[in-house]
Amino acid sequence: MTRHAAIRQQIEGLILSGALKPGDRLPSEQELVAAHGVARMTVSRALADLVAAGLVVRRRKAGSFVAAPPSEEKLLGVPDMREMLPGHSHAVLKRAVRVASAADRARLGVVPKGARVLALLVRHDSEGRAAALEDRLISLEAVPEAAEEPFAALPPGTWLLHRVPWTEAEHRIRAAGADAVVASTLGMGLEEACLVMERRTWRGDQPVTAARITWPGDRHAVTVRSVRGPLRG
Amino acid sequence: MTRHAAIRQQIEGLILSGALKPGDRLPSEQELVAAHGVARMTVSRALADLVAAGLVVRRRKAGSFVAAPPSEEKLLGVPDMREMLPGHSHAVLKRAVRVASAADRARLGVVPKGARVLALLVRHDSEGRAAALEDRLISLEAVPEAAEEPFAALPPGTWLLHRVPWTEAEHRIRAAGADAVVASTLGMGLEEACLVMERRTWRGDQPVTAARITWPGDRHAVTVRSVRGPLRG
DNA sequence: AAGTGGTCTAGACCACGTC
DNA sequence: ACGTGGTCTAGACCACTTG
Repeated sequence: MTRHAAIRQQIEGLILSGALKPGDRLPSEQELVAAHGVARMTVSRALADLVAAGLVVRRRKAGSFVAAPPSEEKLLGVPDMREMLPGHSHAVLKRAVRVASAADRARLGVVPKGARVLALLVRHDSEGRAAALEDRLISLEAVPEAAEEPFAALPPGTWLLHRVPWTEAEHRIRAAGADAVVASTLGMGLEEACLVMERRTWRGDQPVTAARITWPGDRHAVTVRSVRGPLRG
Repeated sequence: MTRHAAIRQQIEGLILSGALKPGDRLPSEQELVAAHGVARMTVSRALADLVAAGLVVRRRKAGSFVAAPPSEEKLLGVPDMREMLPGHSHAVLKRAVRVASAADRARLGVVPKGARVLALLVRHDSEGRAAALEDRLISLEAVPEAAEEPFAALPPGTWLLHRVPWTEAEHRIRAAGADAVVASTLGMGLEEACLVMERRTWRGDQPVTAARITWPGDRHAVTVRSVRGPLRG
């Protein structure tokens, strides 16, 4: 392993484990140089890699800081729900703490038997009109404090990002006909085409949350734009 | 502008304009050092940035080469159609060269009036079963040689990548009910939920192609996996 | 065997933004 | 004003892999 990779990995570990939280300041280059006994360019390279990975933000004179994790949607390269929906608001329709059923365990992935989960049903509105239905499971093994959170101010996806440093995420996008719950909540016909986004996030091997967000097919599209060449944006 | 950015931009221009084609060899670091009158680390930084942007591949002893562009699907972080579909094959159902209609021009973006386009309808099969329907327009202004291509060996998306160095791409994913053509080609019921992926690519300001690929909603999902921390993969 | 990229050093000057 | 990151230099040694 190269020296810059070793330094990078050490800091990476502190961030992904949660020991360093978003906004925390890292040692300065000079301090890292002294601590590791390497040249400044070597430390610089390690930090540059962390910036490229989106884990660190650097500001002159101020220092290097742990970056705020991107929203679940930004992961996909997609704009946020809150930017995408003008006049966004949300309402928690259902909320239950329960011991994970077999179906819950299948959705989340490997969860110990007897583990408790929080199940949420949230409607997202845009300018007063129902825009999407979110059906989410949160593992209380991974995020025990979610049990007492009302999710009044922040929707669960946003709220979670501020608590749990996830390390892995998976998105699945598919189409499906509206079932009875979706049809009545979103005001559409049974079996009408819907876009379904399923998201799962992990921290290491531990499942954190699984969300299924359903959009009316004719009112919503996921858009991703890519530019070749420029490094950022 | 910094020196490494200037060097990077010059090479970038040669690649994106098509002056340097995939597989072409770039000057060695030593040659670039001599040409630009800078230190080797500066050239190295420029090339490292190009590698990070996916434009260049470097191999020891061999040299630096223009990278092969990723498939249209890889852009999204999604596996290729040909990897995803076991026993993939395709069939060109329709093929027409015509002067761009108003609808064609709207789909492609800004195309001069009177410009000719190639319109294709392609069925993709997996192990003999219809898996997706591709409806594609290709601007013959951008890719004149497409007019004589039969698309027998390679499907149009793959074929195009080997000819045209695109600079920008946009994906839209939505759900829609199956229309008559889709339903009969893919063997599904009218109005059944489908996943529709619309792709457009440009080279500079010039539209190259617009594709709409329709999948049966219950048989297909787009999956994207993200890992936080590690730089690549 | 030789040429390539990969890494590292120990300096230096500069630009910027916070203090 | 000062400490920070950003860039750059002119060397060096090494690992790899191809011709």
